[in-house]
Amino acid sequence: MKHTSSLADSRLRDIGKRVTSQRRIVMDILASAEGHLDASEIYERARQANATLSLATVYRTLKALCENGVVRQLHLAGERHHYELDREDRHAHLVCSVCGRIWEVDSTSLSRAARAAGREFGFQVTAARMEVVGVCASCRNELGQEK
Amino acid sequence: MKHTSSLADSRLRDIGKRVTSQRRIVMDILASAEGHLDASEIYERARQANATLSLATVYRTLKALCENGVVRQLHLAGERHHYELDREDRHAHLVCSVCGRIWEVDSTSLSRAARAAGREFGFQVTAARMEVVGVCASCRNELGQEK
DNA sequence: GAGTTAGTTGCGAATGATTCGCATGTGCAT
DNA sequence: ATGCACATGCGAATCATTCGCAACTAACTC
Ligand SMILES: [Mn+2]
Ligand SMILES: [Mn+2]
Ligand SMILES: [Zn+2]
Ligand SMILES: [Zn+2]
Repeated sequence: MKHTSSLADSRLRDIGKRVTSQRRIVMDILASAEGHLDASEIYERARQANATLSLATVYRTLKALCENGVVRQLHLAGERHHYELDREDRHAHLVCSVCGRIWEVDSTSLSRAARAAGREFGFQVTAARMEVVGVCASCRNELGQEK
Repeated sequence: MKHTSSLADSRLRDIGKRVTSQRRIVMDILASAEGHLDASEIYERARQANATLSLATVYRTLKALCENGVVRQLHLAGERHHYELDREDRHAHLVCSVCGRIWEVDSTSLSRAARAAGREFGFQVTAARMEVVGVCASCRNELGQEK
């Protein structure tokens, strides 16, 4: 059973990278994730598939994929970065500042506005990120009770 | 000449922090900066005013100010964080991925959209950040010549 | 104005995420 | 099948940020 995750394979070939089992594993994890994993979460899951896959390889893979537009690095909050496949749909992230959970919202209009803003500065927009921070409904409830 | 930067002083009192010369220095730097300094840039400038002010104090001051909404921490790109006074005007940041320079664009409409998106999730929006990444006009010119 | 004390600072050590160096392993073009 | 540039694993190195603790000091009290 030569697990030929053709999705990952072709993406790797497209960007001129060799197809290795490690890269396949990392990409499959990103593809099947609900989204927004950080490096060590990816690492943990990856080890279930290959117990010797190293953290350095996770980072190297993520970097290569980011540099080639396959993956997006998110700077949501805190120290560690999160990663997601660069899907085509524009979306912003809602970050709950209490529990840290993350929601995605469509943002076609936001990115349209971003592009317009960029044009005004002679800026060639390649990416528009938006992070909305707040308190989610359930955390607001709990906070209310404590008080 | 007791340099009584009343602006910084009252802000500090408002948030229940003691007024120290170190905090005044850091806040004055942020106030007079064109914007978006990282911790070590603040540190360097601070040392011109007080040669023994420590980097730890810079970080501690920034953290206290962030926690009290006086300063905003930006996650623009790369490893280090940038800081700016939490001015009232909503603005997004245009980050040139080549030279790293940063422009600010007004974003009232963006933040209105953010708030709407949040409402849809029962989210109480406390902050909306947007980062637009691209290539600035001058970098685009230089890239063109190299090729 | 001196006394008291909790909040601050400086300094160096500790952390924790991310990156490197290098010896070993392996895709893949021929 | 062979060769070699590219990848990986492992541990050490970086680098931003945080801590621990002893020495200060702002601000409150008399
Ligand atoms: Mn960040
Ligand atoms: Mn700004
Ligand atoms: Zn929450
Ligand atoms: Zn530029």
